[in-house]
Parts: sequence; structure tokens; C-alpha cells
Amino acid sequence: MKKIDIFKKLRTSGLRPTKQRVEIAKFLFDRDKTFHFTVESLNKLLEKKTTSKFALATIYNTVHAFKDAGHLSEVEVRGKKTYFDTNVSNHHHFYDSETSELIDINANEVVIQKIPKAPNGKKIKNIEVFINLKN
Amino acid sequence: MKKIDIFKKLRTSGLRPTKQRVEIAKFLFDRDKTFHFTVESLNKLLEKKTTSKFALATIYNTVHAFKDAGHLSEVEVRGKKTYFDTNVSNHHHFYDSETSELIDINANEVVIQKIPKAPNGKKIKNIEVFINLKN
DNA sequence: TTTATAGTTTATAACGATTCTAAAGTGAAA
DNA sequence: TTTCACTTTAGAATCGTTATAAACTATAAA
Ligand SMILES: [Mn+2]
Ligand SMILES: [Mn+2]
Ligand SMILES: [Zn+2]
Ligand SMILES: [Zn+2]
Repeated sequence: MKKIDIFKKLRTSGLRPTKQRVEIAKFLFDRDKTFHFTVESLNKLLEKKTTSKFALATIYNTVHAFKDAGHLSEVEVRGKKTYFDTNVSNHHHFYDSETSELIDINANEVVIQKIPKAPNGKKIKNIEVFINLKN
Repeated sequence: MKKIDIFKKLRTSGLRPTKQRVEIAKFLFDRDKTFHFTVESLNKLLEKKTTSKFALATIYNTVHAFKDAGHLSEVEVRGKKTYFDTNVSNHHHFYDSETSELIDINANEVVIQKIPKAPNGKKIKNIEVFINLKN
């Protein structure tokens, strides 16, 4: 992802390109593979990777702005912390509870043959498949 | 479910049949259909249904003992509250985010045709299918 | 019966993730 | 320079959950 795209992510999230926000955006979006993280893990990685300091509130605010703009998604994982995902396409996950690690599964790698009808008056918004792993 | 079964649930959870625990167990297990709840919702329903008072700690402790004994399961739902489920068999869920309501799907109502191989050295423990609903 | 004792309930404190707040900082425009 | 809207930040507040410790209860030994 090129630098211009970083600024586009920020602009389309309603965020001015401040030092902290650019660092966060670069860290999240300037990579090839999907990245799954919690606010806490992101903070630790940012501290290691950069020389800047980040208040937790800044990270929360920035991550939420990206999420609201559709540049990040949220993955539901057992436990108290919220997991975010740079992969915003429709996809599924392996979850390794030993390492608390999420692994992407492309939507086309899961084929569902049979699914019940949605309850009366309701429609299916999306289907999430979550595969728990063991050793 | 007969009264004797209530006492069996308690016994097999390592819980003596005190007034509060019997009320909780009856409320949870003396019903035909699956019941999904949070500790908060259970507390409100207990207060309505019975004349006893329940400290939150008692409900937490009792629910956790049932869960540890395998008489309740936990369902992962977006949001901060923990959802419990009287259905401990392998099954799936519809989730209606309008009403925060979970609806059971029998395991045999979902047929998965294709699934990726588990990552190196890992095995699949179980598969959870979560179907989000909209109006 | 009393007493001992193990287990239980309860109110409240502590905890941890997240959100809120208000003060200090920043930077572009006037 | 001064202004002013926006940003960062530290710390307070919130909320679900867990821990603690004191009061209570039931059973059984003395
Ligand atoms: Mn979660
Ligand atoms: Mn949850
Ligand atoms: Zn993902
Ligand atoms: Zn269920």
C-alpha cells in the first residue's frame, strides 16, 4: 500500500493526518497480509516499531474511526478484549485458543450446502464460520 | 424436567441444594426449549419469577459452576456481556441484533460441504456457524 | 440441646477493558 | 502574532465481572 493510500484512509475516515494517526495508519494498512489485533497488542507493537508515544485514547479513537469508515472490521472472539481485523471483506476464521491467534479463511474456501430459513420476517445478513483449533 | 433432575444438576456441579441454587436451577433447567441469557437478564427474570433475592455474586457463582460441569455453554456474541445457553449440544445460532436474541439451529440443519485444512500441527476442535439476521 | 464447623450468601471492593472529560498542545489561516 | 478549530493526553468514570471478607445456615458432634 502506497503512502497516498494511507492519507486516503485517513481522509475517508474524517481524520486529519497527524503524526500519531499516520503512524497508526501506516502500521495497520501498509502490509500485505491481514492483520488481527487488539488495542493493547497494537499499542505494544506501535511502541516497538516507532519512536512516538501513543495515548490509549488516541488509539481507541483512531481505530474506531477506521472501523466506522469500513477500513477495519471487528471479529468476535471469546474473551473480554475486542479484536479488530484489517480484512474487511467477507471471510471466516480459524482460532487457536492456545496462542489467541486468528487466521483468515477466504470466503470461497467454505462452502455451505444447507442452511435453515431465516425466522419469520427476518433475512440473513451474513454468515460467520468460526473454526476452533486444538493441538 | 423433574425435580430430581434439578438436584442432580446441582449435585454434579458440586453444589448443595440451597434455596437460591434450587431456584436458579429450576428456572434454567425446568423448561422445554433452549434458554439463552446473560447474568443480568437472568437476575431480572429471577426477581420477577420468584420472591427470593439473589446477590449477583451468587448468580455468577452458580452459573459458572453449571458451566464448568457442562450443564451450560457459553455463546460468543458481539458486545460486552457474556451469553449463556442451556443447550449444551453442538449447535449453531441465528442472532438478531435488533433484539439481541439468539435462536438455536440444530447441528444437522447446517451442512458444510467444504472447509480448509487446519494449519500445520493443529486439528479442528469444532465449527461454529453464526448467522446474523436483519429485518 | 448447645457447640463446632464447613459451606453459603451477601454487600462491597477490586479489577480490567473501554469510554469520557477537560486541560494542554498544535498548526494552519487570518 | 493572534486566533481558532482540532488533537492529544492523563486521568477519571463506567460497566461487566471477579475477589474478599463478614454474616448467615445447616448439619452433626459433643
Ligand atoms: Mn469478545
Ligand atoms: Mn462477547
Ligand atoms: Zn480476518
Ligand atoms: Zn443455543
